[in-house]
Amino acid sequence: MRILLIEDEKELAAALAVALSKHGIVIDHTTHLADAAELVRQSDYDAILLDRRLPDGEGLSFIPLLRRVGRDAPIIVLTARNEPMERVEGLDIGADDYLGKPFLVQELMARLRAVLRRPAALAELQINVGRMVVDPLHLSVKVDDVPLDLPRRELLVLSALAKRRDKTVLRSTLEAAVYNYEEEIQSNALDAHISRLRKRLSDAGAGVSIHNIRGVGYLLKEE
Amino acid sequence: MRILLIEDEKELAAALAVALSKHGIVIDHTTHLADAAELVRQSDYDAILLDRRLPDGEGLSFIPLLRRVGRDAPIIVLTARNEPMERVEGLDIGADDYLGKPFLVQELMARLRAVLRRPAALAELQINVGRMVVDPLHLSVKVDDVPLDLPRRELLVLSALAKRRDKTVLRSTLEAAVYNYEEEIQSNALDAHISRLRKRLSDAGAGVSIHNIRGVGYLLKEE
DNA sequence: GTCTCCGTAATGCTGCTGCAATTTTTGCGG
DNA sequence: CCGCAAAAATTGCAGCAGCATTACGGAGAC
Repeated sequence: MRILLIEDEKELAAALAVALSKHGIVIDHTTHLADAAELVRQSDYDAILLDRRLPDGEGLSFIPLLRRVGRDAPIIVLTARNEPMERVEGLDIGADDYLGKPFLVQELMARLRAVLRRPAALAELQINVGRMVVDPLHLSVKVDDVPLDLPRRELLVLSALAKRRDKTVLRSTLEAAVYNYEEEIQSNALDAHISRLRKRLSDAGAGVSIHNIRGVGYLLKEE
Repeated sequence: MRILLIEDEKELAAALAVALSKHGIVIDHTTHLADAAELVRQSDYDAILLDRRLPDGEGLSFIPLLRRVGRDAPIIVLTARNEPMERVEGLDIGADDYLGKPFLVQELMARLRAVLRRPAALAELQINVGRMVVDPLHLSVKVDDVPLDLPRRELLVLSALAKRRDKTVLRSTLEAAVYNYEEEIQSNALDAHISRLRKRLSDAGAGVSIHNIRGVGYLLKEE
């Protein structure tokens, strides 16, 4: 669990960091909106705790900014500005919850849990071929719902093929999917991977086959 | 938009009905939990407003009941019982928000909107794998219903794995789940955690195993 | 103090992976 | 239909990257 805390009161921040870390939460802390924007670009947080009064502006202004970048982590506003109408303002600008200072850490935790129970709907890209399901994002392959673990390079080849199922994938495309610039290859390493991959897939009864298009590349399809 | 209001104060209920209807919300109102259970069976509400003190019992008890039937409509508790620890209790039993009486209708509306913005599906509160139950939000693990206490970092690793059971979890994802920027790690700390975790799980007879996908990451599955 | 957690590093080992040699397949021209 | 050359498939092998395990010591909790 990874949380971004945007809060300029150092003591409160430190106390929260300690308290939340006991609950197994990893906190990144910053005091300025500008830094927060940068941090958010770099990693994907499970939740964001946001103060309103910050050295470089009103915390709430961060919310639309965040959403516009496509981040949907839940946001809890922590602030001394706790009049009912201020709460309405915060919630309507897009906060998921609003908690007035001072507060019990226990209540913050409970509100965090409440907000985290509802997962960000992330587009799950899964490719079904034959009896096989390939998930290139999670780098996982299942056959008949049982996980199949493949060596890294074979996994890369397979997922490159699966992304373009029933279409020819150029040999050069496959090489690019498996090797980066530094590691040039000399021999028929790719062919070898294909060969071993075929064997593993057929052993597992994946219900797919890898065809070769002579001089061009390969193609994955159901058998 | 259709909402179920479970509230025994007639005047408040009537006022709410009027207020919300101006926002185009349809309210079904009942004063008893028993009736509420019946109503929920019949229609699918977008949200539920729940009082705690009700003629036939504690309102909170309705929440697990509802979830068990597979309804995931967001629930906002409206109540005069507004001590911090009472709020914690309500949220942790599964409410999505908790609003003390008296309140402004505007704030209720704002909280409703906040809650309705969130994706509909509820995350699994608890993950069952093998003989083990993992609760990533509370960070607790049980084997055959007896609590198993694990060191914090091992717990974090385990819950990151459990959230994606049967899927590969990237090494980098695991690292991010356990460490923040300040605490970079140099060595094979993660490997060591995995190793110790394996031992503890097997000692406890958890009925799961952690597989390694060479060059990619790890994967938790039943054995 | 005593205990557990946790990062580090040393050790041993597994099996991935690149290579090359050999065999098989494919497409083409005679 | 056959023969040939180029492309692809297969497989053994050796090197080594990545992983598992464990011991040790520091740090912090109680």
